[in-house]
Amino acid sequence: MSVISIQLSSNLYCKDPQSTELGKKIVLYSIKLISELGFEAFTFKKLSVEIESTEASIYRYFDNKHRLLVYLIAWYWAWMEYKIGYETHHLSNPHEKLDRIVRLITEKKVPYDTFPDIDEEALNKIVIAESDKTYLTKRVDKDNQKGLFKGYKSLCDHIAALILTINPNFTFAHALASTALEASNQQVFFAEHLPSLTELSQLEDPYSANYHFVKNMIFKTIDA
Amino acid sequence: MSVISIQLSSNLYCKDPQSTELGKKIVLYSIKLISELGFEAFTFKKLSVEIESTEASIYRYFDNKHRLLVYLIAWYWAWMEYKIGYETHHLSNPHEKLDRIVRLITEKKVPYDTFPDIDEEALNKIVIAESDKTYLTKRVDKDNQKGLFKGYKSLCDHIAALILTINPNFTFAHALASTALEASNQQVFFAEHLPSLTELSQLEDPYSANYHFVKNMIFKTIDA
DNA sequence: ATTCGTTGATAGTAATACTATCATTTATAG
DNA sequence: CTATAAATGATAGTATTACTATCAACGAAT
Repeated sequence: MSVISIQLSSNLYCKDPQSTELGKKIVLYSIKLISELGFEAFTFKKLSVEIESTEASIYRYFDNKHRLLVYLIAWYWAWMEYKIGYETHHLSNPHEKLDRIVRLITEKKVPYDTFPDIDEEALNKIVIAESDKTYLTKRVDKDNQKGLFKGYKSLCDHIAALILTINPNFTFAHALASTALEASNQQVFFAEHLPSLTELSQLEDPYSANYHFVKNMIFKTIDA
Repeated sequence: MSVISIQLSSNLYCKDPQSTELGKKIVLYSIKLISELGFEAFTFKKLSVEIESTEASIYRYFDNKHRLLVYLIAWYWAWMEYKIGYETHHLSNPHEKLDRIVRLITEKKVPYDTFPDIDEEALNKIVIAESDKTYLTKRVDKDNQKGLFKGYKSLCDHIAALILTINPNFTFAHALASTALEASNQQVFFAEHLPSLTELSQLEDPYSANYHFVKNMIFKTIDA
């Protein structure tokens, strides 16, 4: 039983999957299936077989599989914001804060006891391989208006604000923040599948290398 | 009639679309349709109606729509390599070369007379919104083995080599190159659809702002 | 005049992405 | 403990997608 839970905007679902057993099962097994099959090959039919339910029941929670993906990604970023708050609130130095955030974002995600319903490692795999697909669609403007990307944008804001504390004259705080967030995930994907696009795979610990790469890029760029 | 043409690996198609009229029409109108409808809503059926041909005929050129997308993106990067070679070969200073490359990659693409069959502006829109989907699939390793991403990797290599000429001690030349390439396109997408993730949309000329952002990020990061 | 390569026409299939309806089970409140 | 509502299951059906297969027609080269 988890003491805390990640509360998400009701626009992210039809019926709150955290409110019922079936809902939790949908989330749990969709993470498993999407990380195994990839988003394209994932279907509500396959999920319904896996959880021994029906397509119709799943549609009561999510309009379609794209919405389910958006929900999972939103959950991930809300979780990251929570972790970041928890692990940086005691730090007063913005430089240190930013450093810690970069570490949290780039570090390898291991199963976490706080949320027994969520396999954080599999979810991180989904974020790495599928999260760009949440906004790379023709619906992006509508989805954005509904606030479906609020979590990601707020994290980006958070980082941009820190950047501006460190160097108030830096013009591209948000651009750099979003670039760093995207790169953190992209580089892990490249290291595994397109290794000639990155040095990460050649280095002892790719996750630590990623941390150093992103940290170095941010701090050098803002001239801190 | 174009004097030059972009030659692409035969693994990118079943039958070379540049070898016939129908093939050229497929490429021409797929660029139009994908940029209008987005890749998900694009189908060979719709394309066959548009070009007054049949699905079966299109399948003779490309195994499926994913392969067609990979072909278009490969064409784009081959075209960029060509432009970069053309516009930098006379420069001897690596610093200047890299600067020019960043400008070429970030500048607004306008219809170009060299390739009457290609709407470079629409193709650039596709690159911005869809190119990540070429590799964010479960087939990525197979596709990579077939050399389908060679063009992108070679451009990344090219940039990384320049970075290392400028600073031979920089550890993450390829990582920075791929990050810069990805960011160049991503920031344009954000500026249009998720403007709170970037400053580009607030500035006079977003393309020029993008150029300054990426250039600044690269040169500061490598400590030049 | 024949043959080859290209395209068109047509048909068909399994899977996908839903929507709708109604029965059944489960929870909850009076 | 029963009535009622909410949640789920069972079933069916549809339009579209992503193909595959076959054969005819047409034009260009030999």
